[in-house]
Amino acid sequence: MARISRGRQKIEIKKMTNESNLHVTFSKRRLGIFKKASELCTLCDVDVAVLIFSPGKKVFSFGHKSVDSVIQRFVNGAPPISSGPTELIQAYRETTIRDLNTQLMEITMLDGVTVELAQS
Amino acid sequence: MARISRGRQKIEIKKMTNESNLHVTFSKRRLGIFKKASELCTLCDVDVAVLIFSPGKKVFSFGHKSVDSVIQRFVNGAPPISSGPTELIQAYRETTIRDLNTQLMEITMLDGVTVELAQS
DNA sequence: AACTATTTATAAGA
DNA sequence: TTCTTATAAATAGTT
Repeated sequence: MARISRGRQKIEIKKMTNESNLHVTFSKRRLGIFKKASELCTLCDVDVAVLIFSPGKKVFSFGHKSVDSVIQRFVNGAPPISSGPTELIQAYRETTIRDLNTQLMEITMLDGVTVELAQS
Repeated sequence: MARISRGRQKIEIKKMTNESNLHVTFSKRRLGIFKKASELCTLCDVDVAVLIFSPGKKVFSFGHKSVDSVIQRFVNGAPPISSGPTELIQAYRETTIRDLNTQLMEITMLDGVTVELAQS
């Protein structure tokens, strides 16, 4: 019988114009990246944070241990020179992932932002 | 003639014990994730930040536009409740990716931290 | 959401 | 570490 599917086709890496396809691709690839990040965390015992802002400005994040702690270390590794580094880093440290989750959840309730947090 | 290679073999997703293999895998997969992130950015016109802390505590980051601006939006989307949110966010906003790059570069000089920043 | 053909990523090996 | 090869995994197009 005839081919059931042409299967995966090569695509050019440039902005997709078809909105419908774009959304499907976004969902699939977002999941793919989170999976890869998760695997890297486990295989190599490292911390990884992935932050993705979707076309609809929704936040999707994946974080090993916590997105917050990874961001903290990024900030700690590069303290701002001019804008009160100690205060900023200290204040930021006080924001735990639990707080972030709670706050993000609240925001979700308020204006339709969707959040995904994964621990691996 | 005999098989030249057994090719890719399936592996279990758990911490790798062979340090040498771990480093090779880390390098390959880090690049893979950055590529995927880059493609997602382009295909779907979204902002993505990937922060990876290697076993040696080196920071590798990929950021579309700038890691900083993405982190900013993450922070903005979830303002700390208790620790002076306005000040924190304002201070953080003032830290541009250029500053971060400069500072990270300085740190690199100081203690051997390696940084990779990619713009897509 | 599930399927399948194909492309892409990558574990081993050189 | 860089290249190759065989195979596993991801995913574009379809249903």
